[in-house]
Amino acid sequence: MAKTRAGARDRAASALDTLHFALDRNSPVPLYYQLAQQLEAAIEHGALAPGNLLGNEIDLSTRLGLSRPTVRQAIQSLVDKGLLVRRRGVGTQVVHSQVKRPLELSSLYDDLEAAGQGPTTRVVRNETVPAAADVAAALGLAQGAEVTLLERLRSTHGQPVALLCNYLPAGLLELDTARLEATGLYRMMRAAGITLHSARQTVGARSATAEEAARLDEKEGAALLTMQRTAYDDTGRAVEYGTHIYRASRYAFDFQLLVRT
Amino acid sequence: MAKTRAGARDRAASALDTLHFALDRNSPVPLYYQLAQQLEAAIEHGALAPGNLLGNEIDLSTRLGLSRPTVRQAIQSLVDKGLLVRRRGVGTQVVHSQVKRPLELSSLYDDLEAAGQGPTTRVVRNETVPAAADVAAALGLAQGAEVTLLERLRSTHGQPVALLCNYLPAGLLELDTARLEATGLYRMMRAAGITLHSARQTVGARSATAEEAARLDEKEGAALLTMQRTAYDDTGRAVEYGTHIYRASRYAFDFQLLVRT
DNA sequence: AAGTGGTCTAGACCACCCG
DNA sequence: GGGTGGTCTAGACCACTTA
Repeated sequence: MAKTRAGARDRAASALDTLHFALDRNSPVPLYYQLAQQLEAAIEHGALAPGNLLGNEIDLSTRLGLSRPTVRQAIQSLVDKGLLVRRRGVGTQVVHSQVKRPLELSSLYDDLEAAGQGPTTRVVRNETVPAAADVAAALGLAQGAEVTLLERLRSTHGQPVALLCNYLPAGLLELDTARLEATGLYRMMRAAGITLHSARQTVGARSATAEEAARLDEKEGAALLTMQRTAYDDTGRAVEYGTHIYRASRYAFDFQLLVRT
Repeated sequence: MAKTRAGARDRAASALDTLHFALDRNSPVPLYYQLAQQLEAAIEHGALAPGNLLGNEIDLSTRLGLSRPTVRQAIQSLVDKGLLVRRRGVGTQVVHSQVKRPLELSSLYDDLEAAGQGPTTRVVRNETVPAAADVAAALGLAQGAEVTLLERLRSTHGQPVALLCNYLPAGLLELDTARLEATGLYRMMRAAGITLHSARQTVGARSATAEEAARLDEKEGAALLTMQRTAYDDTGRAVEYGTHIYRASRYAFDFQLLVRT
């Protein structure tokens, strides 16, 4: 009974039929990326509801004037983000709610996005010191080599949340204290041309020592979250090592993970 | 000065030249996947050392008798895994050590791989109960709906490490206690045809209550790691909610993350 | 049997990096 | 300017799901 425009095959209606996408072939932005962004936006604001089928890739590609591989590339990027699910013989569906907005790995995300309105960061120490054994091992340097020591106190709403202690190979980066407090460490590294590639983190817990308690406004023996991280750039060079402590009463790591199949 | 076989262009030697790959076109395993596996193995055992260039994709594809997109698909999968880095105008390199063996997100990994030699798991409770408010909210059920409550004590070397408390929608799965102890929860879910898609985790810390301390062989007030997780299948349905506590003195979450560019 | 995604091919042109 | 990866096309056949 469905009325379809001439030449269109009779098929189940797809929510995509009513959407139109604006693809600019003169843009430097790749076509697959333009499509992916617009699909993501449509999912984001509900034009494509959870469970909706996207309609088959062939139709979609002819309607958009793209080749199928290009459309597939766009869809695949959203599958990788966890927004879509493909089933052979069935179709491609918008994933059922919940998952959206895959909060990035916190802590790193936190650092990357620092300098938002909420949290403020005060640089307590910013100096060059010889590397202790653990620092040297983590950064792949000789013991005693010069490293930049960075100690920062992060607060929200005027209350301390975390004490961040970072080590970087000396000379890797110009670490201006004022810019650090305004911009965040990772953004400065990115601006300096360092492309982060991977990081390794260990999250644990222990009781606060008297000194830690005093600095974080906690009681001695209070539970603290601890995190150690070594970050590498895309050449495999260790560019940062950090040992951080968080007030467990005011902070938790919250993250989403996708199960690779 | 380099002697090359007839017809080969004169170019920088690639470590790949001396390797040969066995591709079986009759195998049900996709060609790109066969190639990816063999490349990964070569990196793994050092035939391709960190920093080595892979040589350009065109040569590689002709040498292997594959099309360039197929070779690209293989390489891309290893880039996604963090084993290779591509640079336009330069080439594709093996990432400099360190990173290898991207330990999966622990905890989930831990559960997935449970039933290894080390850890043993004892099921303490396995029964059907009405869902409390927080459990109902996490699983997307009505309050009071029937859920399966699973309580397990995990130990290594005869020492308790964690107390795991899981809730699943009733009837989702046959949860035989003996199999649970031998196989692990996630493996049983997979065997039952449930394909995990994503999970959301929160990791925090707090001090042990007297009861928790007694069950985990800790002192009251000792620091504990806490983890809550909700897992979803690929239809977006919540299939598991868990609140877990770990002895901080014997356990830490250790994971690696790749920075998406 | 029909429809879907999964894989694969053989080309093409462009943007970027380097010497 | 020469080499690299990045993008894109227009087909093809296969495997799986559903009815």
